[in-house]
Amino acid sequence: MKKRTEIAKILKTPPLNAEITVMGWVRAFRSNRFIALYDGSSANTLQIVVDFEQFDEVLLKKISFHACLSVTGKLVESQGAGQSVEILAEQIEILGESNPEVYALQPKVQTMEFLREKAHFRMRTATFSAVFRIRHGVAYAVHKYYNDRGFYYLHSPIITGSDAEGAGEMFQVTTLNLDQPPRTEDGKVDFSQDFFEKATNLTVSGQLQAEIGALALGKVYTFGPTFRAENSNTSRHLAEFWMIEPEVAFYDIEDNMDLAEDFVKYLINYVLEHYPDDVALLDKRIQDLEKNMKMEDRRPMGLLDTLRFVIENDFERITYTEAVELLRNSKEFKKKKFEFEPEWGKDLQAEHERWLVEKHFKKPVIVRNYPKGIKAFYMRMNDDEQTVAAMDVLFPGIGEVIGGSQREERHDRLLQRMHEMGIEEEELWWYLELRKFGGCPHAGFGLGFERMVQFITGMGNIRDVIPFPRTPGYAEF
RNA sequence: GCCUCCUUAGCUCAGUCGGUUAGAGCGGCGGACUGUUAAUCCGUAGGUCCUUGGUUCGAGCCCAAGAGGGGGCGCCA
Repeated sequence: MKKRTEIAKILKTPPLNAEITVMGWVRAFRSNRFIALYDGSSANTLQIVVDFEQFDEVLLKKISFHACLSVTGKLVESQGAGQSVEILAEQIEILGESNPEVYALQPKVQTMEFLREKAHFRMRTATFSAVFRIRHGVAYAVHKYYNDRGFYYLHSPIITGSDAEGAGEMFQVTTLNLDQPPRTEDGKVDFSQDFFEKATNLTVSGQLQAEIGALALGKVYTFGPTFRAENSNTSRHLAEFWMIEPEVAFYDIEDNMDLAEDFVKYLINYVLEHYPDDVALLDKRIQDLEKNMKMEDRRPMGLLDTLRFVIENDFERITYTEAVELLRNSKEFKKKKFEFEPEWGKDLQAEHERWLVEKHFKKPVIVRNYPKGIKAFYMRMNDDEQTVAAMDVLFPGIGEVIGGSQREERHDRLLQRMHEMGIEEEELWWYLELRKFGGCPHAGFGLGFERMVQFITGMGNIRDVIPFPRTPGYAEF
């Protein structure tokens, strides 16, 4: 294959007057003379200038939307206003035709819903290519952040033998014949004949295994796919999503909050620093979209301003009890604007979280010390015996981005909570033994990777920040 | 799982009170155009009005069921 130069490289340090080859897909062919070529390396296209008298008419006809080309020519300073450099085409080869009469995409604005059904083509569009470049950037930044701070990347299992991880409905994993599964004497499915000789599921969280790592390596994080068989139909939920779960020995809930805030700000900052063109493109996309919207439906700030604002300001930190008081003293509550009454002991509703984040504080909020009754068994009991050392990081637009806690390290207290919540000891014998032998205070949290990407890209639906979304009733591609 | 809205040309949508031949913009196609930037200009084709059943002299429009999609809620990340 001929050596090609990537567009990102050309734009960064233009090899002026050199003869180079570029390969990519056609975004536009204007005025019978100008091709906007895109190759994935950059949010920007490279302009190819064609003298149509030098090329065969049949070849020129094939330069259609999203056709794949190889172009060789001299790189020169552009005479036009929209770009700094351009290639004067000397050779054009059609690597892949794209018949516009039958091709699914069109050179025009198309809806996210439509493009979602064309997931095999949507990455070629300006918006989705920007989203997926940024998605990569965030993933890389996750590893860089933890590596630079002495954390170890721990691979938690995808197939799990315990169904007590407590984070939601699970997908079953089996090699048994579902038409005629073997039965035990009392008529139940006999999982002892299954591949693992027991019932297994896809993981809903790597946290419990991460705790094993933390109590040996000190600072670890997991970053892997997570599966929840919840019938959740929202723009913030996926059945298959990626989660980052740091777990740290000798951390309490305060340290945990500090880590969460610093981590999230780092990710945003990394993207702003390394993907400014993509962020600018997405920022402009939202502005264009909102031009036709009523003022009250528009975002209070543009994407870029929102991201900068989050980095530059401290997150608000309040307790659950304070949150409930604020909500009950709000004029919205007094005017009965809330559908649900904010009441101590009940979980905060989405409308309550939105009020705190978007109306009251107007910035990310960390709520901590929730009532024990609404949180998981492993969260550490506070001295008041009523609340646990849990924390949620709430973001504008998407709500909960992070959920975490200081873990209950006291064996007797953990056992007691497990009994209260009906969790079998045998199921988590190893988790209990961690508390018996060399246990210590520790804490961690889970960050929803797609929710983070959603926030950074400003995409409205989580299905548009993962290449191939899995949701109830949908597993295409 | 619950609530709600939507489904008309390739895409985005309009379609009045139930009435003759269902419209627009964009996209496509044909042509023009050698400095365009969502290019522009002229011309042109393109319809299972989501499906099934019903009401009616007559249904894109009314009713019922189903399918697909969006938004909201719950569950959470």
